[in-house]
Amino acid sequence: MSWTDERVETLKKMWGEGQSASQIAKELGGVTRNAVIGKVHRLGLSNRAGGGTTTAKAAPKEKAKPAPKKAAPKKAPAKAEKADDKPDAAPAVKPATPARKAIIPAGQPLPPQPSANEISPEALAKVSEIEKSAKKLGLLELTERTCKWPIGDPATEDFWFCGLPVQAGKPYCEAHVGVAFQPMSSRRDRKR
DNA sequence: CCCTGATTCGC
DNA sequence: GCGAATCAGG
Repeated sequence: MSWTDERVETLKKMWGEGQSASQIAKELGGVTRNAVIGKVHRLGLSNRAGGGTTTAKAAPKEKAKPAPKKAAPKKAPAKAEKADDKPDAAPAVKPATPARKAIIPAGQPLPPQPSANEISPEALAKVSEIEKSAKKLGLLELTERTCKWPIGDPATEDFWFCGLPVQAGKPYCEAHVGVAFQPMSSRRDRKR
């Protein structure tokens, strides 16, 4: 498969929408997420335009490619070259006068814009949603990477654990993390 | 283990 | 230009 105009367009679109590389790859078909990421970089739209949202890591600092343990036949860089030495820093802070290029054509379907949150009803809805497809794992079935969100009444037989795959080191799946970690709320109106 | 994107480098 | 292999992290 080659990167036809259409495919590139789809890539741009999806990437712009915040889709993950793997999802894009899956959508396009015939390419791996690596290919997608590689293309993204080549296209120069590595960061999700806007203001550096999402994963803003990958600090362009010196890439420490430390001692290849094994003779590393593949990698033979040893490029100790860096004539131009700038104090680094390169603070890409507030774009005072950016307006470089405004994305978002016209009818963009609302980019995911997380902001204040107080148990979004969506989160709850999401939970109900996923609970239907929960694996209903028993306590013994739980592993490090299964959602440990309890469902049902522990005092009855109708009790099980979500069991869906968790994503990062979290104890719950994406959906449950949403409702589990509530920033702050209940504190409020404890009026008396 | 699952996933994410980032980078490198042979092709 | 391409993307697998690798890296780095949640």
